[in-house]
Amino acid sequence: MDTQAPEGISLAVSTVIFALRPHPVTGLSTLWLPLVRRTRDPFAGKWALPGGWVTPDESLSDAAARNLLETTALEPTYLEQLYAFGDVDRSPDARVVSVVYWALVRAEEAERAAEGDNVGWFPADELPELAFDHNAIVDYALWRLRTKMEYSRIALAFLGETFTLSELREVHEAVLQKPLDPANFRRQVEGTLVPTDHVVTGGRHRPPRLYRYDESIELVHNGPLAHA
Amino acid sequence: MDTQAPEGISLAVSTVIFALRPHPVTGLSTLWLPLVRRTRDPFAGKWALPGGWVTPDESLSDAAARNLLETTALEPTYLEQLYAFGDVDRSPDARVVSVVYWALVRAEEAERAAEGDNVGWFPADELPELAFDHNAIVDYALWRLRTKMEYSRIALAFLGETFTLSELREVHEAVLQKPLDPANFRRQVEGTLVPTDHVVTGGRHRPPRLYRYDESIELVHNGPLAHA
DNA sequence: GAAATAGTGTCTTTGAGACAATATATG
DNA sequence: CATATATTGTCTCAAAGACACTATTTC
Repeated sequence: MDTQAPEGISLAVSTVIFALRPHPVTGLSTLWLPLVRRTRDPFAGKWALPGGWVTPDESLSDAAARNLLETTALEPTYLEQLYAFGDVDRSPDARVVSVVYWALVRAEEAERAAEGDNVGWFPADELPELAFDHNAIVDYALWRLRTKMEYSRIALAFLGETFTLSELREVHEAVLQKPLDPANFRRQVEGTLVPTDHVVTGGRHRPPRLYRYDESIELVHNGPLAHA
Repeated sequence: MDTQAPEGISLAVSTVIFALRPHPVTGLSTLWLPLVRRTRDPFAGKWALPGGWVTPDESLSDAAARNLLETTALEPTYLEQLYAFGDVDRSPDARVVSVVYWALVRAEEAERAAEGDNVGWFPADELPELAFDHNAIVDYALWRLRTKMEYSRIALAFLGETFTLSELREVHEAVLQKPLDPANFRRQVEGTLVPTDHVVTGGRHRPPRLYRYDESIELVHNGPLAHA
């Protein structure tokens, strides 16, 4: 390995941010993500993933978190590296390697997100044609989220401090796009949660118990990579 | 996202290469990996993962494959991106982001690998202190390999065109470091393999059948990322 | 035939999933 | 009490694992 690194490659970070919102047609809870409208070429006018350059004094995950805050004003509850995309021709007239992260934000957090001319929210499965290779990147992020939902406790990142089992189940149903049996779902997750002394009254039915997540069990198992 | 990317960050690729060889003490098949001795500072004299800079005209995976061939003369049967490491202080006096790949090579291929003053093979679980954050990187690669071995057919990348079920089982045992029941193992993999008409004679026991891997089933499920 | 591994059969346990039944709130 | 969801109970099925048993080669 030579001492001199060749010039000519720019390093960027982008983030695929997921939040749950009601679908405009069906009303069911579904995955949405915020996109940023590009103001310059290439792909001026097109929607793209929020992102930016990495500065020399910040780590990759710091750069992702900073960009995310600057462009969408969002602070995610979960942030994980997705993949480094580095095909030669993925950006016209430039060589850009993008380290892409994916993030989950709570519904409340997503509410107060900046939405203006330059930021828009879209259902994750009904995206327009995006700039660069960003459609493919979102597809991969969706696959990772759905895969991980089946074997980890990542769903909790969409919820607040306490929640009912119905709320947790609805998160799973929204992400996996299929109904889950309430009885069986309960048994699968019950051991990983801590029941509180509170229930939610007000519905015209038996009030559900509130649960808290067990901090002694980590959300995801990323092996020796404890951080992000 | 600004038009100008800040300078000052170098982009490198490194690869964690795994091969199976007999353990020098126990004689059992175990994981080994080739390391390169550094000839310059920082960490001159230390062992490090093979790697180098990414040039503007090659993709990340191309860069990984090229570097691997140049430094160790190896051509892997499997190559997958592991993670992008980008902490600010991971390289002294420089800012280097490394996109790390991991690779599997067959025993025969590993045989003819360059081994000299600058390349050495080590048992994966008994490494010396490496340059940079490479010990942590190897730990993560080992975790990924072992995790993936349990739910994919990645073990086949260690073997040739045809193989016996014992050979396949030995690969699993070597990587997972635990004995597996031959009868149960057979049932788990049988459906994903194609039996040939040949058996291996010569041992002082019933000759085992040779199998071929079923090309219609992909080695690993990486979702929308078909390539590497 | 003895030894050694290949390969088959079977039993137990575990977890997922389908679905019935009971519990407890509101209106 | 009707309704709606919460919660519990039970049955079936499939996969994993332990382990006994049979098969076929070489020496």
